[in-house]
Amino acid sequence: MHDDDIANIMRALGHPVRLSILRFLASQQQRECCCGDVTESLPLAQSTVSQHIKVLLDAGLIERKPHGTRNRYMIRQDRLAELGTAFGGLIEGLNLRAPHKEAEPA
Amino acid sequence: MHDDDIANIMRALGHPVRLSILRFLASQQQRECCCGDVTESLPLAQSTVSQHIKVLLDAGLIERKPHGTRNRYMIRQDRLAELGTAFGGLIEGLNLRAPHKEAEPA
DNA sequence: AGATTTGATCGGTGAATGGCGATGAACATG
DNA sequence: CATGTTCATCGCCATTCACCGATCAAATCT
Repeated sequence: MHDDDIANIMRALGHPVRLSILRFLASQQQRECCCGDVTESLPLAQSTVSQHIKVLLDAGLIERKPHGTRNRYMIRQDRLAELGTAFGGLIEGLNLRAPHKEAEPA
Repeated sequence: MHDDDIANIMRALGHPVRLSILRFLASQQQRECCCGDVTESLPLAQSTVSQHIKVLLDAGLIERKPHGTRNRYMIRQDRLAELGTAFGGLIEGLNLRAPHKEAEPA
């Protein structure tokens, strides 16, 4: 993953409402979970929620599955794992690069 | 760490320039590393870089240490570790709450 | 003291973001 | 076909962001 991608995803995660949406989806994942459900769980207008959902979609963090007149959303676990790896790599890379001592015991 | 804090840090990380700055600091950590150095490593004006640095400062990701007429910056490893933990928890929490083994109710 | 260097901050500008209500497409159902 | 649902999208507006040049305070060096 490139820095731009990481930054993109981070920005998508950089809003409390979007975190709430993800958490809500996670808690409901087994069931149907449409935009209306998410909207009900938040003090925001439907259009606003839809907009946030779009951001998460564009970041590839969730997935849309049309289902009749409503859309079912679910978290993309694969991407989440990918992100976890990338983020771990980022943190790792930000660690002290040149150990001024012996490396920590493995 | 609450969602607001996480979102805050995510937003700070949600810009490629800020990632670059962090990486640069990481690569230079043992040496002196002032705003000018960072600016030289980027195609941006000094004021812009200073702004980005401020964002990272406010997010608690870096630390400023005045040193003569210049300021030395360094990554806050403690906060980085903290963030790693919080992020891991976030990903964990976003995982399927119910095991997808087989005990999956309809 | 005067000159120089560093870098944070100010003011301004254009783009992006976050919020809303309204509209309209797509689908189900009477 | 008509009606009702769902929800993505479209203005619209206020706020924030990203960038810049200019300025100014503080520390350092003649």
